Amino acid sequence: MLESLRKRLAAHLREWIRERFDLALGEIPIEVPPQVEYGDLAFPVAFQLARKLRERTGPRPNPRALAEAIAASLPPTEEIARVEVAGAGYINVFLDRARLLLGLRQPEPPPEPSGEKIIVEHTSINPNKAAHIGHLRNAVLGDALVRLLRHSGARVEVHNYIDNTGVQVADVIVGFKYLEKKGRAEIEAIPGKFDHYCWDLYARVTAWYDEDPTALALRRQTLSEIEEGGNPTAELAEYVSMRVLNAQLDTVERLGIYYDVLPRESEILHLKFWDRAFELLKSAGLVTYETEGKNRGCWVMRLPSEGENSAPEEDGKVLVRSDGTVVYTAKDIAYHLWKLGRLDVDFSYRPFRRYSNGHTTWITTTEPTEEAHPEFGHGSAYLSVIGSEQTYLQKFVKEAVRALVPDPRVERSAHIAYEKVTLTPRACLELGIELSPEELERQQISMSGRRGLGVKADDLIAKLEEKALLEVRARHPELSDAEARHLAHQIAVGALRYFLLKYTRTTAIAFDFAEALSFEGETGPYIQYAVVRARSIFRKLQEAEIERRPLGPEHVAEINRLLNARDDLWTLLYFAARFEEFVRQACEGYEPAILAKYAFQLAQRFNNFYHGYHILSEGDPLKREVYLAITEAVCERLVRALDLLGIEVPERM
RNA sequence: GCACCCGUAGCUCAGUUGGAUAGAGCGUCGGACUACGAAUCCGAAGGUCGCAGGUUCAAGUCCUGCCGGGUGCACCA
Repeated sequence: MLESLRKRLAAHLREWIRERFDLALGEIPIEVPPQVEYGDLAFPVAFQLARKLRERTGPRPNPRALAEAIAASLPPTEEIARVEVAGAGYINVFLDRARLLLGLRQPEPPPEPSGEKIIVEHTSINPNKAAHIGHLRNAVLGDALVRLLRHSGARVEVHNYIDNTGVQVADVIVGFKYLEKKGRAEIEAIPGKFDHYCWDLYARVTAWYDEDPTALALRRQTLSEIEEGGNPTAELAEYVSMRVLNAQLDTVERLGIYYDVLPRESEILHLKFWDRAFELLKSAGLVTYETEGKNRGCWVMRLPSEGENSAPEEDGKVLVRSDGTVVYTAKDIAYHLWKLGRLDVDFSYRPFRRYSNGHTTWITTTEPTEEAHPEFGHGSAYLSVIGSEQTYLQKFVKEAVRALVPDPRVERSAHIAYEKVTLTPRACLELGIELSPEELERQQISMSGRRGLGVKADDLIAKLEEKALLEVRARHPELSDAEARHLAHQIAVGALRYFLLKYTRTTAIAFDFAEALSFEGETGPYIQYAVVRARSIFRKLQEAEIERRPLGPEHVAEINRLLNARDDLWTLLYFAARFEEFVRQACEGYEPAILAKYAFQLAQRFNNFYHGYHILSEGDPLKREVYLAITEAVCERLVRALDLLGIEVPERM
């Protein structure tokens, strides 16, 4: 309801200024004043207007006088108590506190379906090793975006791109075949977490290459066997990569993350996606065949020069190597063209995993299958959650797509870049990883799958669950083992997801065990706990059979007497009411951290209220009802915010 | 060398398209459990917003230069 009020006020001001001054302002900025004394909404529009008028007519009008005139133009409505002009020309709007409280109890209207289908690609871990916390940041970020977009009314299709033909997979195969000399049957018999096994093997293979560079020949040979297909090596690679993929999906399932479809690079290759994209690029004149220079024999794409003075010597990006094979960026261009339905080829699909919640994840295949599948692709836009180190390459991909898909869908598509999770030297020591003297000097150390250097996602989740279980058992010894574990799991996921989402995307997370394992302070469990306590008030209320006195419009004057005297109650209520505003900001900026911070602050303010007011023992029925209404409004928004972050609220904590 | 990201309290980070007195968490010190759950709350100490200019009624926020850190600039992905 606040969002619609803001829209109405902004529209009114724009219209009024347009009529009065014949001036078209773009966005009307709306602020929330820093102090409750300044009101609830502030319009600094008079400053902006004064400036525009000076530009046009010369003398600068007094912003204060303009503000007075603008303020007087606002039509009176039930929701607004009064309007004041303050300072040099702020227009401050004071809301009717009781009306807002009553209005908050109405459920928000569901967003209108936009009819758009947004394709979100995230996770995309090479299927040759276990996921580490850096991969988890990607998955958790992507999943939160999916939830936010769905909340705002979009249809979302979730992709997890599987690079099953790259060198990383080849490296593990080299490890099995030549380092361990294992046959297919032995590999299949490896027990336990297969992705963890491959994690170690991958690191050993990398170390082997360093020791004996001649072993690199095995990698080349293995890679070409995999790309060729139809031989035992390719079959082994298929087995290994799919088994690792399943293990990775087990890991993210622990966090409640699912995908609609798993497009595989092998199908991009075998189903001629690239051939088709290549034709389009060639006929659009975007790629050129180099006949001399260092890229001789390659097909190269150059970014369209942005100005006439850009360097003519740009190297461009090789898309097709001189041996005719295709680089990753080229395959990505083909994939993205397919996402927008621009390639007139399609994958075949088969179900890959069916989950107990009824969800089915499909995977691409070369052979058509009988089973009917949903329509994939043909998106209205795509979002790719990919590390910011790939920004340069993603620019090439977007430019290529932009040149071949001449419609606004490309402009709404984006590379969602995020910084990596790095390890502090202390975290490395705790992991038992040996560092070189110069690494010890550094503030942060990058995780590296090649070196086997990193915190495995499963291990961190296990540690969190273990710690949460101890806390739950200490507080609720009466619970069964299954119940206690369920609660511990929800708390662990809350801690982990919040930890990964509280940082903005541009911040490199310096991973620290103590911080990641904390359940106190700015953490997921802190917010969960606030909800659990709020809910227990309502449980106690029912048990005590206290008679309720429903609030209605007839109480407006009374409620206002209370709320106008108590700014602390009002600021809590008002902050809860601003939920949709923060959701919108998080959605528009693809920045779940905005919502995470909001949820924490709301929980913090609620805890403050909780300590200052004893609700159940309040003797005045009207006051008690107001306290309960505030608690309900806060609780409901906390639950929804957590849900958008992928965090559940435990029954007890 | 060029491009992108970052530099805010001892540490880790927020700071909404430029707005009114720069905020949290952790850590430190001191307090609050015979009332709705202490995974909580209250209080204190802690800041030349990397440096220097510029634009503006208004700059942590925008522009330029410099310093410091990260990432990328492959016929890897």
